[in-house]
Amino acid sequence: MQPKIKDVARHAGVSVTTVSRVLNGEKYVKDDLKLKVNRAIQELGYAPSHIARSLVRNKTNLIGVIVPDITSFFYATILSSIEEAASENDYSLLVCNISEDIDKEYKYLNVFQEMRVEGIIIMHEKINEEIRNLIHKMNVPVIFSSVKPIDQQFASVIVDDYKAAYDATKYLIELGHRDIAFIGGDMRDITSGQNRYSGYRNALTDYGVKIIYEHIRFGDYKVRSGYEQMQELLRAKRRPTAVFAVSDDMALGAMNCIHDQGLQVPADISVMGFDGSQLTELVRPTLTSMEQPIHEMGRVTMKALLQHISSGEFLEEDIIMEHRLAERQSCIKLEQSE
Amino acid sequence: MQPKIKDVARHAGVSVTTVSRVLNGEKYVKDDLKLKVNRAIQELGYAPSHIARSLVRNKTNLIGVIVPDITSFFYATILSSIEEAASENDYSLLVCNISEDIDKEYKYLNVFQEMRVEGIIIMHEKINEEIRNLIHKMNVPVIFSSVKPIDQQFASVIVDDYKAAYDATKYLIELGHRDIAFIGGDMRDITSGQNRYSGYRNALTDYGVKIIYEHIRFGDYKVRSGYEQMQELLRAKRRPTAVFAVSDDMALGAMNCIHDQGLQVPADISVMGFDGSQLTELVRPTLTSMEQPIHEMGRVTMKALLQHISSGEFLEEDIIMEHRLAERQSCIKLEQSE
DNA sequence: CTGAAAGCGCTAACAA
DNA sequence: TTGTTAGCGCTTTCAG
Repeated sequence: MQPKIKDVARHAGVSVTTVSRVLNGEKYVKDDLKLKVNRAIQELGYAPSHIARSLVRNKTNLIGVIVPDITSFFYATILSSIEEAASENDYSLLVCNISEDIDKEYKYLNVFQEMRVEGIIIMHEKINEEIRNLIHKMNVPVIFSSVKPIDQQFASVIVDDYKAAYDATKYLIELGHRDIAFIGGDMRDITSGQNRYSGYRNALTDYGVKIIYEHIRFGDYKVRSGYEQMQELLRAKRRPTAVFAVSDDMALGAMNCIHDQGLQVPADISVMGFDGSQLTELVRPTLTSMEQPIHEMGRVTMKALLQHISSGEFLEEDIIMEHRLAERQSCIKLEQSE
Repeated sequence: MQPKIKDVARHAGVSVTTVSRVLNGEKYVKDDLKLKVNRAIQELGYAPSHIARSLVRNKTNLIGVIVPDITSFFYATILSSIEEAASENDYSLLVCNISEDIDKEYKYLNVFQEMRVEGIIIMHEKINEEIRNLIHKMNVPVIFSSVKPIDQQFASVIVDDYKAAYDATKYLIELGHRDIAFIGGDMRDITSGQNRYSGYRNALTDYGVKIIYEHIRFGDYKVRSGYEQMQELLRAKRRPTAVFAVSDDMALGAMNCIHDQGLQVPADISVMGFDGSQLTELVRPTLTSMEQPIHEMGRVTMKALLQHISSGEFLEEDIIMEHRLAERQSCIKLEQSE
């Protein structure tokens, strides 16, 4: 169907080797031949087969990416940043979106192996034993982006979750809040769940604020769970004056819940998010958030992975990105009227 | 590096042909050999090279997808639906995210050709002459999803934009609104811009509502432009009582603008969106929207494309999906107090 | 039922 | 400078 190198060669009246040479920009091809070949390529609309090239070069220029949920601002943004960096380096992305379906992850890792991707980026935190084994057997550079599964020896590109949560909590304390509720993330599969929780607790402790267990709840990083956990928090005997949710999505859920209960953000309750996704600017009031540099993180991840691929040197250490508190409208100084 | 079929054959003490046979689930292989081969595959962690297979089978199981902006709920949702359908049919996706960068589209189409993708899905409306030509030369099944570029002969999966906009406008009229502003989309590159505008105008005309040109503005489907156009609308001599924006993103921008000006949605101004993205449920007030079945559209697109691929029959006609008005909080009946 | 060998489209020695 | 040829890892006749 598609023209092949042989067709081009015949059309130009040269050997396939010559065509291959001009294709690969080698010197040692006389200009007139080069011209003829290029004309033939044009006329035939020839595009070299990546398949055949990969086979002989043993190089696919393919990166496999596993995203937990492409419809979330957070992951979508990182993905687009990864794609950008990949494209600049002449790599293409094989994207797998595993919404809830952990089997799909396994299946796709197999596809990745068959496709001989040169590297894999995982943004998913749910890694089970089976998957861990497969990854190891695959013997392909792997890097995690924005997540760090527990008990696993691959590098991650992440922020210092402990410190970020600590700083966020500290900020609320400095705003005068003492009843600071916490909506955390999963404590099992992912280190950030634990680290953010520790950061929250230690900040309270360090500043002499009493920890109220009734004010501590855990969700799954998604909007709905933020909403649900907030409902619970509003049932507490003592209503919190501020809520720190460890994802912008959960923070939005919390804001919506507060709104739906007839209360005001931030007048009645301040809300702090985590991530710094687009959401923060899209909602009203705008959401104060402990931001991760998500636009950068994708690029950094890709860069580290390509580095690993070309050098062959394992990336042992995590790459820690800077977090930054972005003040917006959803958190205010606590009125002393209380 | 990776084990090859030859290694498996040696390990199992059979010929490569036999290994190939069990790999492809052919009968005519004795059970004991089959067992040996499978064991060898296990022990070596062998995965057949998709590259080599593609070369000989002349089939890649790859689909190229071009998305204008992966960080938008609308496109992300369709993409995830496409991915789902692809995965179910053992196809993988090569994803290109062209944020603003039209050259990237051209570049990626070339990559797609080199990769010998079996089909291409385009969700981008900005198709220039160069790109149109390339697509034709590539001689690969192409289908547009959710957009229909003007002057192009490929099929699209879309809603009836004219009727959808007509129905949305009619709904506002029936709510008692007479000053219904319109924030349209691009009128040049894409048919929906024009069709939605016509639908709006004709609904007004049919119901005897005067068209106020000061109340008609055009954006680019994104949040920011909705905000900006709303600012202009609020400067109009006569303030509209309702706004119909032809994307949820622009509707959100409009809502935010209204909010930031100290006005209330829907008390002061009703806002109607278009698309039915997740956004509609995430904002407060929740957004009434003329919904496209975006979860379905991806699947339908993929299905039609695979149909085209396997049958070889060109898909000539557009596939029209049902639109549906989803009533939420952002539009209310106009008080007669006016 | 099983295996030997040709060939998919390309690159890379090796010759000329 | 150019061309011949041997694979890359697999499937698929064609024989046995």
